[in-house]
Amino acid sequence: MTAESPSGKASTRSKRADAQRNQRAVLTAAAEVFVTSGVDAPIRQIAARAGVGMATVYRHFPTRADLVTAVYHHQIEECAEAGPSLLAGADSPFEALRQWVDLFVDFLVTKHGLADALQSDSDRFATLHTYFIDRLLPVSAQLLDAAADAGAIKPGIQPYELMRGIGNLCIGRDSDPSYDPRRLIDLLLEGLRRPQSA
Amino acid sequence: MTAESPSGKASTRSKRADAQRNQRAVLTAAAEVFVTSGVDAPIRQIAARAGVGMATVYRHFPTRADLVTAVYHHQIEECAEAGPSLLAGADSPFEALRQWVDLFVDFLVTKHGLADALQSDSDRFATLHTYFIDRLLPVSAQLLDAAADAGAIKPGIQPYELMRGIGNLCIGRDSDPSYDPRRLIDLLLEGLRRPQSA
DNA sequence: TTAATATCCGGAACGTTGCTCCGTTTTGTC
DNA sequence: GACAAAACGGAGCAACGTTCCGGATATTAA
Repeated sequence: MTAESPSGKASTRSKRADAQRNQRAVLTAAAEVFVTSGVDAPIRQIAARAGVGMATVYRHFPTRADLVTAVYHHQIEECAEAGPSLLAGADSPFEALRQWVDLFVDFLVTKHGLADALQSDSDRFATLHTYFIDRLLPVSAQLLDAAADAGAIKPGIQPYELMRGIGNLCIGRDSDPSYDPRRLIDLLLEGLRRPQSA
Repeated sequence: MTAESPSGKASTRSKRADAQRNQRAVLTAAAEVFVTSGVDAPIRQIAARAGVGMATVYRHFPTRADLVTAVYHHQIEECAEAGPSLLAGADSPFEALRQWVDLFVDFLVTKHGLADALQSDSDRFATLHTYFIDRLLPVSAQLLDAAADAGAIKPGIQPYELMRGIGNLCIGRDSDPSYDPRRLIDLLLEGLRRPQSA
């Protein structure tokens, strides 16, 4: 993303200055509101905090998923990029898989309602779901393949299933502090493991 | 004002006849609507189908969870009662656990949005969650204990975790036909299993 | 049967939220 | 400064949850 200065119409037709300013204000406000009210917070609230009208929010981010995606874009990328480097650095492919899953869970669990939104049956978050899949599924596939090649896990598990399962298990952690998704996810990974004997 | 039963009708003395009639109509309508629109269907829709006003629905079932609970009461009971009998009839405690989990998943998966509602972070369904826990958690605890006593599973897994995990994994199956929670739940159970060697 | 009253009913009404529409304002350019 | 395009803001509409209250109904007493 090249940040071109308003002076001089550079490569691409840049947006108007006020539009850019507002877009950033909305993004900042959304990030703040998401922390306190979750990704389901009313658009009105975000608009108010950003000091803009609701239409401005919708203009820059047509769907809620677009807004959420924009807010967390960076962290999703980080998670995606962590896959290959973990694979290169870990003691075993399975260990890399485990570590990556841990990263992914960390990400989901620290964003209020994000896991919930990801699997929401409403299609309000469809594009968010799609983005997650597009970006992270190949990473998980690579990790799974590596582990399978090393004979560490049973074959047959689909990357989508793994992502889905992890996402699902992270749902609702916000409202129930006694629930720790990690324990179950560990069990899931354990179930994935190929018995050393066989 | 006396709650004592005077003379006359024996069984149902408390409510007026029309109230009973309406309550049943609401229950029937809700059951029908849930099938097509899920447990999140608008109260208005249920009221309309029952041919009553909205206040009547709220009068008989103050919260949505009460309505859902009433509709599925029977099936929840069946699921609860299946636990001990499966334990008595199965080849092993672990097999009983597996079969019971299968029953539970069947139940969740065939009710649109029920799994979603169960773990919903909103407290609109809090009492439903409570009812499930009250009724089914002891059953799963019994099954887990039996399996643990037989040395078939690792110790340390909490019944609540199992219920929660299964419920979570069933979320969103409605909107994604390519997602089969059973495969992941099988993995979970597999991960629970104690290695035969150790 | 009729009258009295506790009970119950229905839908209007209010608050919240998602999303759109359109008159107005701002910005960039000449 | 003038002009057109771009962007803005909030009123407005629809859907939903939930409550309120005047009116209808069932039950009991006389």
